[in-house]
Amino acid sequence: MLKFHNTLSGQTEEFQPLNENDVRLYICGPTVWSFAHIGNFRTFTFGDVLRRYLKYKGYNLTHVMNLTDVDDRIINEAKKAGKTIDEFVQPFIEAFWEDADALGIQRPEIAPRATDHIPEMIEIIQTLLDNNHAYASDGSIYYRISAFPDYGKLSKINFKGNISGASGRVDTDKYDKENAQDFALWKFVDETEPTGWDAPFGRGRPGWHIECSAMSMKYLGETFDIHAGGVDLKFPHHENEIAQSEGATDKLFAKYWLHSEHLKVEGETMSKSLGNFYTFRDLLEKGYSAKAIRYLLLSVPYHKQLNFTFETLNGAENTIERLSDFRSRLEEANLNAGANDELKEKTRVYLADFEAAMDDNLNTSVALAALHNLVREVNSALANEAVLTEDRNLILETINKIDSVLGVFSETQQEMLDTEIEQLIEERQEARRARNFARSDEIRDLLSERGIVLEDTKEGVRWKRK
RNA sequence: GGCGGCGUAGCCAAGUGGUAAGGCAGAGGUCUGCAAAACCUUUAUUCAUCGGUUCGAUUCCGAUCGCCGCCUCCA
Repeated sequence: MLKFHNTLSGQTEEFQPLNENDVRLYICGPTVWSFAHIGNFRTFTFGDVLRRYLKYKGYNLTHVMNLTDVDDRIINEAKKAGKTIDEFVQPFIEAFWEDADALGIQRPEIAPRATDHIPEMIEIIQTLLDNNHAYASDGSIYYRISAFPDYGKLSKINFKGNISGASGRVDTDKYDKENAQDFALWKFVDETEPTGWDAPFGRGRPGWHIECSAMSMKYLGETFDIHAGGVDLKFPHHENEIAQSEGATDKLFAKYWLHSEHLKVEGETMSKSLGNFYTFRDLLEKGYSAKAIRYLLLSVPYHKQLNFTFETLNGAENTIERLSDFRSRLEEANLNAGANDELKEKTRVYLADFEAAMDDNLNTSVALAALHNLVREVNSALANEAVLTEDRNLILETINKIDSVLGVFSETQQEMLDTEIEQLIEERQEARRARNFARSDEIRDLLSERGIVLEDTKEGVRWKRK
């Protein structure tokens, strides 16, 4: 039974889709103004595992992830660069998908861009104006929080008595708003500014929150199953989405809200000023693999803070190598025909462990432990020649099932070696048979220089790339 | 000022009212001509500290110390 911790209720609840076997999922995507960092990718990797596990469970999934391609930062940066929004944003969109692909993050069914949905936003804003949930002030349109009594139901923020003590964080003087918490739906834009759209209520550009209301409801309907994103979006972004959407439709917006926690780097908040800020691309440049980064991001359940350290990342490199070595060794092994019932049964148990862990609010730590337990069990059996042909099929099938969710195995090495290298390996074997160890060691070193590691096993030589 | 989370072996960490998953590193072993690689075994009488509840607490309650986050743009 799949359970999620639902921020909306504050409880861990059994997951029950609104509509039988269909699941509609919305995840807040990136703001494409620069390269995404590893913290962003913790959230997107969580979203990917959520997506993959829902599919694993057999649900018919529609997953929408937006791209925010208009906000203050983008407008300013584009202006500075002398580019249109489109020109400025395009390379970062491409980079984002490239990074996501490398991390094994599956593409959502629909990935809409905010600037393609301005009419939908205008429509919602007009509805909110018509039903008194919004008002115009100084050309801009604001949401009237006092018209939405449920405001705060997601973040559970008590607005009485906390802001005033927040030491000047909110400047209560400069507003043209009825209430300090009212937020902009539409920001007035002068004719001289290039980035603006005409609306019945004046030329302007959308506020940050309205885009997600518009795109989620357009593709998923007024009420959908799951809305996910990073914790920092809980307030105000998600709270405001609820206010806008439910204010406009008078229907429940999303049934389940899932929030992923942030990561820390070496125990500290990741920030540019601390010098511990890394984009995904920074880590690739340092020589780390995307698989290891994915593994590390999955090693802690999404709802807990993860401490990202380079010691652990190095460890993750070793771990994923062990996993992939394991699979290719199992694929290649010469096995006796038959089945080992005990091993079969254990394999089933480990798969059940995996599913139970994932059912439990996507506990990827425990899910990975189940995988490792299976690997160790099979390795031992392999050493004792206790794995038989029929077991292999079941085990590989199980591994592939698990990996369809976790995505931590590397592709099986299919490449063929140069004939020159093959000949060298063969020559070394002959030298060893002739006990000419000087020559065989020479060849070993030569291959090592070329990045080939040899493994002398009982069954013969295996090789792999360093 | 208001609110939430965390503190478990060298590192990353899971977890539960009944005596500590998993990974990495370390140690030992198997294999090997020697290595390497690979594999196996092993590593916390103890879960920040101090009290309390309980037959029993790492797990519940209270206090203390430390860390992180939200209340503002932010994955």
